[in-house]
Amino acid sequence: MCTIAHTGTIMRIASASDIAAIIRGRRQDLGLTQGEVAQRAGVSRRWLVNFEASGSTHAELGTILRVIDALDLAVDAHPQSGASLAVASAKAPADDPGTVDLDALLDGLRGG
Amino acid sequence: MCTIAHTGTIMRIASASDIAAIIRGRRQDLGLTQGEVAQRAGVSRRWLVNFEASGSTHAELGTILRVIDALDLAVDAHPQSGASLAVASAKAPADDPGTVDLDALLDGLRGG
DNA sequence: TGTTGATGTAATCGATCGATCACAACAATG
DNA sequence: CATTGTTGTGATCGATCGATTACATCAACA
Repeated sequence: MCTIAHTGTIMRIASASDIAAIIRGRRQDLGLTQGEVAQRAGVSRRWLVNFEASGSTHAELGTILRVIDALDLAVDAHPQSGASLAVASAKAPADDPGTVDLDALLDGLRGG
Repeated sequence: MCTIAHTGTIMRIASASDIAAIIRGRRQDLGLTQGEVAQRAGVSRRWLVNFEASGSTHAELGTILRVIDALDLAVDAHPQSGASLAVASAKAPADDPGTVDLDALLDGLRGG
């Protein structure tokens, strides 16, 4: 299968700012204006301007989902540590040292 | 390659309900209680109970992100339709033949 | 210079969030 | 039956959301 690999650009979402950057980058790649995307997504241009700029963590899920959809983006979730994800290998895991401990912690809680 | 397929647990996020299901499933896979996860994520158990049950689209991004993180989940975004709307023609206006009819494409996708 | 287009900004307003505390339902266990 | 643990619920409260409308800035262009 590996259909996912064909898309090419895969971006890790770890914070609101990440989503903001992804949205803005994607919009620009598509050559769309903020007004265009806002209308497509059914959100106010004001919101898009704000979110692209600051990526507020208080933004509502539904609003973001609509924009994601309007930009023809797909979002996937998967276990972070236990798996060696080749797709995300573009970025070195060294960026997230803390996640390793968390995994061990969770595992310990589970098995005892 | 398709190393990603080995995880077996890649879930597409297309709606708030999807996230709710992912969170609940992941939590149970980890053998954690709602209280455990809530405390880890720094959210109220009340919120987790509600969100797992209904997956409200009004949930705030930051809250969800904290839970996602507490559950050791990774989230990735990538272009959905495989359209090669490419960075190559990004600079060119809509007049450029190199650009895909994203407008029509998106409209079709959204409008149904 | 004047026009067009994209982007960023302000003030306000109804609606909803998420936190908190206590309790009820339910299962499992002794 | 009594206890323990997990989950779901109610009511309330401060804080924030997102929409709206109009204007300012900046760049491109004839």
